[in-house]
Amino acid sequence: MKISDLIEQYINEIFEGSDVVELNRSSLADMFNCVPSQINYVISTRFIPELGFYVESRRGGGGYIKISRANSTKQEYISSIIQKIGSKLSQSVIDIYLDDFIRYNLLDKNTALLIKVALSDKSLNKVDKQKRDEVRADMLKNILINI
Amino acid sequence: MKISDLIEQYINEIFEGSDVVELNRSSLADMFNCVPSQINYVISTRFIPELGFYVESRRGGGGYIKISRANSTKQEYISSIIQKIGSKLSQSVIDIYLDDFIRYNLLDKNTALLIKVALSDKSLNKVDKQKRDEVRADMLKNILINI
DNA sequence: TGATTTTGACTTTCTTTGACTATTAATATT
DNA sequence: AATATTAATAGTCAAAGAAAGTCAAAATCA
Repeated sequence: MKISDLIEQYINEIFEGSDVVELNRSSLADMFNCVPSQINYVISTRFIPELGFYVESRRGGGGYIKISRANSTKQEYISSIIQKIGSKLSQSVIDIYLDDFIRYNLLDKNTALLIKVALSDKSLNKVDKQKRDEVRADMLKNILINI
Repeated sequence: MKISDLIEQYINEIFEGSDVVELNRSSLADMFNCVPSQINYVISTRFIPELGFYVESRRGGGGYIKISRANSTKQEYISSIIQKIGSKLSQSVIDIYLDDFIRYNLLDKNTALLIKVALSDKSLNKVDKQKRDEVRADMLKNILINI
């Protein structure tokens, strides 16, 4: 098995326990007896946004590479909601969804409030009234996909 | 965790109680087993004016470093941005703003991403193209007001 | 042969350290 | 009382150290 696959496998094993993995690039490279840049290669080819991964890093002393992934149960829940959302969403229905999201820990309160504000009539003032609910539906779906 | 982070954390803990922190540089350095100038490093990289901190100091016997946080500054920063935002905002200009917000710790990356998605052309698909930039401006202002 | 993987030299960013400088307060001297 | 000296602080700046990023050449695989 090639080394990139082994590294990928190793990272995925750490993911078993949580949705965040923090790596030290050079130790990992040592561990697999490869050059550090191979870690970048693995990350950039396997832990990509399209697969629900998000990567942050920092250089310098105490540097790190942090990979987060969209939790899979969350992922399922999100897709089910996206299915349910039709082509229109009123402000009040959105509020109900948002409360649910908070209850299920999909969002924290601040984020929920932010979405509420973003999708409010006030924000959508310039949009024709008849179209607002459609825009809201599109926006919420898009947001959910990217959470 | 690296030493600068520990020092930052310690100072932030003192801030829990009040809006002013008075430090003795060398004792702090002793406490964290580092050279005194590291305290300056921490202050100059983390307790910066952009984030609403104001630093005073005095040398000589009984010298000190005093950090105050201006609660209003973040708010002032937000208001100044709201002023600056005109009636239209393109997707690309929004990206610049969001980067600034992340840099100034006004938003974390996920929240910024969420806003980006919410205000994207994809979300605003049903809105007339000519109107999208206006809607974006309204939305961002509303979001900022409610942060 | 074309795509993927491996390697490594070079770059960039952030942190730590320490030598040297500047300022202030306290104390001693005139 | 005014002035000089000493001690106690803090500030500055650049070098060294500790990561991670980039990019393209070389190697390997299908």
